Amino acid sequence: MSRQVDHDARRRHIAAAVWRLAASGGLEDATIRRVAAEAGVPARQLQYYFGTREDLLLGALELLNRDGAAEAQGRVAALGPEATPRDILRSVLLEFLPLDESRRQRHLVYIAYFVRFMADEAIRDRIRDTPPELENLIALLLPEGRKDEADFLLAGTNGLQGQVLLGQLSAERAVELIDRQLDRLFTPTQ
Amino acid sequence: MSRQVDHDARRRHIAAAVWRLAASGGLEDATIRRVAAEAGVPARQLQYYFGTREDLLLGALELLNRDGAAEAQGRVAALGPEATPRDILRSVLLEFLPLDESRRQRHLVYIAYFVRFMADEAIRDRIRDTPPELENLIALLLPEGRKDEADFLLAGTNGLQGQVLLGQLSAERAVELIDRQLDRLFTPTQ
DNA sequence: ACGTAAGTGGTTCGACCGTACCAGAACGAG
DNA sequence: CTCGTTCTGGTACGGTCGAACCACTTACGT
Repeated sequence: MSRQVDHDARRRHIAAAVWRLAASGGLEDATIRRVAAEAGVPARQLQYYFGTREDLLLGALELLNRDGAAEAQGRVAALGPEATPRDILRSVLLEFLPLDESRRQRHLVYIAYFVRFMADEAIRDRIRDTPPELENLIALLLPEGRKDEADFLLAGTNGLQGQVLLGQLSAERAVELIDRQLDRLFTPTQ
Repeated sequence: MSRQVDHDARRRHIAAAVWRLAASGGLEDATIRRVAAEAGVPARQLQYYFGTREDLLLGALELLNRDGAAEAQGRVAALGPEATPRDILRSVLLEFLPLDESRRQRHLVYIAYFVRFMADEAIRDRIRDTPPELENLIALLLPEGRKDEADFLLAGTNGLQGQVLLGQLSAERAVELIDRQLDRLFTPTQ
């Protein structure tokens, strides 16, 4: 019934253009015409594959989430079966730092969406989706499951993300700070 | 030479309209016409007092920074002369949490500017200005001046800010988490 | 073979954008 | 008083926006 075009690939190609524009100039730069030019396709195609501009922005965010989750799971899985809880936890936390261009761009795009859709319930839920389960996972990985430390550890990582993006902090220093916290938390209490 | 109009008050009145719009819908909602309507003044007045839209956004950010610094200093000063280092540190950290509508709006506006002006050197420096000295202040207030803990404490507070804004975390819980960290850091090490 | 649905490209429309422009009103200086 | 500066309000212009529209091609089901 369908032509031989790969719809998912097409949508992803367009979404990637949205990401680039949103990361460099905010959501307001992601107009239909500009996205089309960035992707190198006629503007009409965005209408066909996404509908309105609102749908386009939502769809691009959806794909970004999916990509991010897959990338993160891949990196954690790459640790191998004999990884310690500390190794896994470290890997999970580092996922929030802009350690490569992919993660850097993803975090910038999230920030671009942040304010715009704070009022929009649908999007707020979509952004909020992950963390609650994430905090529990972190607490599980910590010795003695200290919930307070787990929550603050996640918050600290998120804060480091912002500082690295702003150039206030080097990525190396952020990783070092996380490692120092892990040192402390995985050291048997007195 | 000048009329009896208070230019600063006028600029502040307009800037406040920019903040409200930027906080609720992002920078793209802060168009000249919309800001004028929100402030209840003719659009022409924004041109007169700020110039171009770019100047308007920059000016509004400038005023926001000034207000924020004054508010923060006031709250710290209100602690009185017999405040302990821990009291002062707690007050400084809490300044970053959206504990009232004023701080909540200010943080939202910062986020709205974040991506848009990441590429713009002038603005990036203006946002980046405060923290370096702030980290040193925090380290000074900590017993034994532990730089790593000071940096992570600030990062954690920034992270909590984002989570509270997103509704992932209650303000009370955020304050509690900070207090737990302060408990730990102000407890003599074994 | 042919019809039908999927997909494409280009254009058009009304709305809003930022900013320049133009009188004229209000007030202090001479 | 009156001249000139400061300040105000309204409007006009060129441009871009999102979205609707229409003519067209393509390839599959039958």
